[in-house]
Amino acid sequence: MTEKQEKILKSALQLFAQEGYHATSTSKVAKHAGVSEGLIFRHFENKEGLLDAIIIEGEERSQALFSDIIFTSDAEELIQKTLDMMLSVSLNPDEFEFWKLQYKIKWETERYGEHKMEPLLLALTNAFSKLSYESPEMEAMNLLIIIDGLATRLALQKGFEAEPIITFLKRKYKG
Amino acid sequence: MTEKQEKILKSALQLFAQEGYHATSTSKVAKHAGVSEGLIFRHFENKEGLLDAIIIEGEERSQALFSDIIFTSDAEELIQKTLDMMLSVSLNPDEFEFWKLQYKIKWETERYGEHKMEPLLLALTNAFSKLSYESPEMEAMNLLIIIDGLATRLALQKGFEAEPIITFLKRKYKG
Amino acid sequence: MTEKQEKILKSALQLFAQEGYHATSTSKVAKHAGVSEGLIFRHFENKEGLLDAIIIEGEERSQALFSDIIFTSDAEELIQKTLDMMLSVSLNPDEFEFWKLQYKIKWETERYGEHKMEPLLLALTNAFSKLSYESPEMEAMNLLIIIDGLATRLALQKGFEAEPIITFLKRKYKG
Amino acid sequence: MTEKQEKILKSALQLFAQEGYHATSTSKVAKHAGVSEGLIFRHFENKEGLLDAIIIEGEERSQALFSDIIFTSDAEELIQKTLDMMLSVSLNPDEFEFWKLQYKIKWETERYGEHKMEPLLLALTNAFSKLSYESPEMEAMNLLIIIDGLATRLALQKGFEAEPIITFLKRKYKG
DNA sequence: TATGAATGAGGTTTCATTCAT
DNA sequence: AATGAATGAAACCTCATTCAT
Repeated sequence: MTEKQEKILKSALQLFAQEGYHATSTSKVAKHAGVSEGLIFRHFENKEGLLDAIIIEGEERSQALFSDIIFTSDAEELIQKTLDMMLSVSLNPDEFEFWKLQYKIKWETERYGEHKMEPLLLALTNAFSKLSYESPEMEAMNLLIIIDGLATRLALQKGFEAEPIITFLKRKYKG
Repeated sequence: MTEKQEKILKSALQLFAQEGYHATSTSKVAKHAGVSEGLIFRHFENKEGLLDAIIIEGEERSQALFSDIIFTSDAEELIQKTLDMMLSVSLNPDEFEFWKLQYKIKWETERYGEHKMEPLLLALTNAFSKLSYESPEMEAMNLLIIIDGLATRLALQKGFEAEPIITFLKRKYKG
Repeated sequence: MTEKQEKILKSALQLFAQEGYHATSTSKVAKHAGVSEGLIFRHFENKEGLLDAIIIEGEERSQALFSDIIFTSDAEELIQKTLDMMLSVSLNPDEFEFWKLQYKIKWETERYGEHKMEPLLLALTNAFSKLSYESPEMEAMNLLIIIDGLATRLALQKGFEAEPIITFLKRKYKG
Repeated sequence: MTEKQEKILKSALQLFAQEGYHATSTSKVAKHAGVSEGLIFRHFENKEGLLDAIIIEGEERSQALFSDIIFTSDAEELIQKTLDMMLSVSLNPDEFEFWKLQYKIKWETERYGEHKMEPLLLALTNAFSKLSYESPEMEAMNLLIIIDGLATRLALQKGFEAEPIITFLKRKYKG
C-alpha cells in the first residue's frame, strides 16, 4: 500500500462518513487526498472498489476490536468490555468516524454485516448463560441491539451524551 | 393536493425507502409515478422540496402513531404499547416501509428528529417513575435506544425476526 | 385591449428592459403581472407574439415622439428638438425604460428599425441643408449616430450624466 | 491553454456574437467546437465562467488595440487613429466579430466596461486640449459616444456603410 | 506510478406551450 | 376570459470512468 493509496483511502473514509457514499464524488475524494482523480481508478478500479477496500479494512479493524472482547474468559467482564467499547467509540473521534461510516454504508447499501457480529453474539450468549440469565440468547441479542441503537444516537443526534446511559447499563448488567 | 401530486409523493416515499435519497433520480420517481418529470418541480420546487414534503408527512404520521401510546394512563400498558408498536411495524409492510424511510433519511441527511421522540421519552420516563424504577430517565432512554436498534436490524438485517426479541422484552418489562 | 392584457404588456416591457428578452421567462412575466401563465398565450399566442406586441406599441410611440420633431419647420429648432428628445429620455424614467427596451431588443434580435429613423434622417438632412452645412447627409447621419451612442451610454454606463454632453452638443449646433 | 480549450473559447466567441449569450446553449458551443459538453465545465466551471474568459481575453485585446492609439504624441494623429480604428473594425471580419460581441455582452449583461475606455478618454481630452478646442472633455466624450453609435450601426443595421461617415468625421476633425 | 484532459451518460432544473376545467 | 395542472424538450451541470502522456 503506497502513501498515496493510503491518503485516498483515508480521505474516502472521512468523506463517505461525513456526506455518505452517493453524495461523495470521486473528484471530491481526489481533491481532498491531494491526488489526481485517475489514480483512484488505477488503484481501486471503481468507486465501488474504493468502498470495498474501506469495508475490508473496516472488517479487520472490527475484528481486532472484537477479538479482545471475545476472548475474555470472565463473563461479567466480557459484558462490561462490550459496553466499554461503545464508550471508547463515543470518546475517540477517530474510532467514532470509523463506526459512523460502517453504519452509513449499511444504510446506504443495505448490507448488514451480520457475520462481523456473530462471534460477539455467541460470546455474549455464552456469558449470559454462565451468569445464569434466563434467556441468554435473547439477552445477548438485546445487548447488540442496544449497541446498534447507541450507534444511531451517537452518529445522528447532535449533542447526545453517551456516558450516562452507558454507565447506567454497565451498572445494570453488574447484578 | 391533486391526484398526481400524491402519486409523486407515494412513489418518492417508496423509492427513497428502497434505494435511498441520493441514489434515486427524479426521473426514476417520475417514471414510477407515471408523471412527467417537470411536474415534480412544479409541485415541490426541488428534489429536496420533495424530501421535505415526505418528511413533513412523516412527522404527522409519527405523531399520530405516538399519540395513542403517550396518552395511555396505565404505566405498564404504556411500555407494552411502545414495544407493540415495533411489532406492528415489523409485521405491516406499509408501516415498515415508512419507518425505514425515516431512518434512511436520517442517516443520509444527518438530521435526527429528536423533537419527534421527546414526548414519548417523557411519557416513558413518567411510566418508569410510576413503576418505581430506580433511574426512570435512563430506563426510558434505554428503551428508545432499543427501538432505534430494533429499527436498524429490521431495516438492514435480512431475515431478522423481530417477534422473539420483542416478546422477550415485553416479558422483561412486565416485572 | 383588456385590463389584464395591458398588465401583461407592461410587465413584459419592464422585465424585458431590465433582464433582456431571452433571460425573461413567460412565468416571470405572468407572476409579475399577477396573471396566470396560460393567459399570456391566449392573448399573444407566443412569447414572440408578446415581443411583437411590444415592438408594435413601441413603433407607435416612437412615431408620436418623432412626428413632433419632424414637422418643425425651423431648421435650427428641429436640430435642437432632436437633442432635447434625448434629454427628456434621460430625465423621464418611463421614457427611459421604453427606449432601453428598444435597444435591448435590437441587440438581442439583431433587427435595427431603420425605417423608424428614416423620416428623422430626412428631416435632419433637410435642416442641415437649409443651414448650408457642407455635407448635410453626413451631418444628419452623424447626429443620429450620436443619438445611438448616447442611448448606449444612458442604458449601460451607470451614473452617466447626459445633461452636460447634450448641452454641449446643443450649443455646438447653434452656430 | 490546451487546443480544445481554445476551440471552445473561439466557438463561444463566435456564437455569442452571432446569437447572443442567453440564446446560445452550452451544447451548441460544444458541438460547434467539436468537443464534449462536459469539457466546457471542466475548463470554465460555468457558462458564466466561459463568458468571463471571453471578456478577459477581450479586455486584453482592447488594451492592445487602444495602447497604440493612446501613445500617439501628435494630437491630430491621435484623433485620426481613433477613427481609423473604427474603419478597421468595419473592414476586418475578425475584429468586427470581436467588437460586436463586446457590445452584445454589454447589452445582455448590463456591465459597461468604462475602465476600458477611460485611458482613451483621457488621451483624447489631452489631444483636443492641445488643439485648443474650447471644451476638450466634451469633445473627447462626444467622440467616444460617436464610436458607440458607430458600433451600434455596424452591428445592427444591415448594409450600413461605415466608410463615408468615418471619412466625413476624419475630415471634420482635421481642422 | 501518476497526471489531468477528455468523454458520454445521466442528473436536476427551467421553460414555452397545451389543455381540461 | 381565465386558471393552473401537466407536458416534453432542452437547458445547465455533475459524475464515474478512460486514455494519452
